Amino acid sequence: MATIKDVAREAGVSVATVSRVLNGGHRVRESTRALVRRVARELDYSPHGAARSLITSRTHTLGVLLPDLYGEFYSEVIRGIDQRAQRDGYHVLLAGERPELEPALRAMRGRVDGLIIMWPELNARLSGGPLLARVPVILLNCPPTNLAHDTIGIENYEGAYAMVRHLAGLGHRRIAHIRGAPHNFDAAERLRGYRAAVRDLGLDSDPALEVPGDFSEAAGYEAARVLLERPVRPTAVFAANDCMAIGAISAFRSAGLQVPEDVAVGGFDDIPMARYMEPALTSVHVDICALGERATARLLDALQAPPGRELRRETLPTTLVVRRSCGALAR
Amino acid sequence: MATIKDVAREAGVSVATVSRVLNGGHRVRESTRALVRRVARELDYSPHGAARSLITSRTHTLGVLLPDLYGEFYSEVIRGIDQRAQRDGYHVLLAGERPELEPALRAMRGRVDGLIIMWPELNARLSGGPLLARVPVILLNCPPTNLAHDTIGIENYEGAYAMVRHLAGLGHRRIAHIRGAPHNFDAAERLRGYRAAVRDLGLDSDPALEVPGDFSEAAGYEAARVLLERPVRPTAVFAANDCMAIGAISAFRSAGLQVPEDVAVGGFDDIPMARYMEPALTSVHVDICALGERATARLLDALQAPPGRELRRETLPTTLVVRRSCGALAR
DNA sequence: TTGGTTGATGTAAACGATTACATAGCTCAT
DNA sequence: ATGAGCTATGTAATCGTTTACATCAACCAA
Repeated sequence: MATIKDVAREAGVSVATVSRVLNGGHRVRESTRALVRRVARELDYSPHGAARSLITSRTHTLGVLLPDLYGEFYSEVIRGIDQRAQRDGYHVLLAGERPELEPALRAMRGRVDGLIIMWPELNARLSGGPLLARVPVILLNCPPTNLAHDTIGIENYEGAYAMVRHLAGLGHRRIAHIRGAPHNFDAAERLRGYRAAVRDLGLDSDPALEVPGDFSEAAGYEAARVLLERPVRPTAVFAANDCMAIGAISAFRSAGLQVPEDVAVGGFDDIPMARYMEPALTSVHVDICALGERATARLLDALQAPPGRELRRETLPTTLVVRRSCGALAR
Repeated sequence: MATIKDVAREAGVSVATVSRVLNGGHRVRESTRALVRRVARELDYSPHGAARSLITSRTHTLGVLLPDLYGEFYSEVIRGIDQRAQRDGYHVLLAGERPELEPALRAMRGRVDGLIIMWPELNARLSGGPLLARVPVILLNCPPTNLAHDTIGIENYEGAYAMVRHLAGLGHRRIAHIRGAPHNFDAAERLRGYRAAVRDLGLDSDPALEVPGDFSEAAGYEAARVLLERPVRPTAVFAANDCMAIGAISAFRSAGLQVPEDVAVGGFDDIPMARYMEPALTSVHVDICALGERATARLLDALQAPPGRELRRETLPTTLVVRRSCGALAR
């Protein structure tokens, strides 16, 4: 592997000149510049990343820490991140499904210029200690608590509210909610939106209508079974995400109920599968790829900016996507 | 950020001793070792990755180059790779959707110890030039041509053959095939399997039964329309992947045909969505996550091994998953 | 001529680790 | 007592860059 020294020797100049040509390019004679360029190409030289980032203390790499790599949600986030990072010539160092936050961060230390972290359980208690203080960090879908970091998320509250309002508009007064994972920020916000809509619209308000879940398909199935055993059944169900909605639908179906005729169902996230199901799933659409892009843009921004800038909170809009599962559309 | 020097000064020893304690740990007095460990923890020291890899010429990072980051296939591959890499303490540097191979490789040079490349168009002509010669490389789902690299893929031929045999077993004699993208190795292999089965089983062999496609849903839709206009319609369709099968089903449906009653449909890949569709899609299952894991295991292996080892070709088995869309199962 | 200015290039000191080698103290057989 | 052999530790070179500073030639105004 050719180094800068090889290029310098071959071109008969000093390493400083080579470096100047290949970088800024200030103050070099045109003929020298051409010579160095040619030699560099001939030797197929490319600078050693580690050496460069040692001296410049810039890695040109963004760390991405996700709770999980499974499912379409994460793949879309990553796609958005990669797209945006590429545009600015940054690399993406990916880590998913780490048992703990701290060791994962520690392992990335010194290898990245900034971090995008999605860690739903993130709260003040396990904020990553002093590790996070040293590089710019963007938090994705994390509670905007007192953490000293930029935050970006989606309009969970508004989306949930819109879904419940839509179901109410179809005549439903008894709408159940299958909750997301406990201690999860998105789940809490969606629940808040559900409750607010129930209150504002004067719908049946009954603690028995809120059943716990954890975002998994199995949990959706189980929750639906619980709802079926209630003395008075809900006429509509709003699941905190699409996976649980899918589980719930299959539970209803095996209990002999028709969706949407006997019970209407709505989900959240609008994963690609939602439109291919039978019945197609009414959901709250989130542009996940854009979420990743936006987070990356913000991080790149923070890398330029002076360190003492103010915190920014941002939420991306959500839109209701009406399909057959809620009963609004004819077959 | 504390460096090794800070730790050395604080502990009253030399940097060499600190390094020895934190790495091999050979030849250090127990009391010294404890002291250094304590100081390092107090200062929240962690070694600087760039500095380390400069001297050791090891980055402990694996580069992953994918043609695209869209869809469940890639997210599963990545998951498998990350899982395996994590086990050995390796990082994953991800790049997707690069316009060209060479610049992408060049950008990664010196940042990774090895590469996992999935580049379906890869052939001798654009083999990445001398760039690939310098680090161990594992090729994923690439044609095992004369390239001097390890290869890992899936049993496309066998899977396609099994699908056609299954459809033939259900009584179909006129089975169409919607082809994958041109110049794509997987597509070519699946086509080969289809043709072999048609020949071996003595089914209707007609060039008009093979329609082009490109793995996209839209292409599947279009291909189905083409098939519908043929004077003699096929009774079954085998699409080269699930996306196209989905597109084809929706084309059949809007033409008033029932699947599987009027036409049977089979796909390839068994993406998660396949089982949730209506009708659920018969497909050829591929353990994509395992593919990623296996590729990573092989790469890590190659990093240890002496450089002059022989090339290895490997294909992971595929299994037929029978669901409703082929007509074998009752409603 | 002289000295200042300018532009092109070279010299060498970082950056933060690893590691071959040197050194110094200690034990122990002779 | 002496030196060989060991262990624990320190010294310093090294990895491949960037960059502040030094140098040096050329030019020009006084």
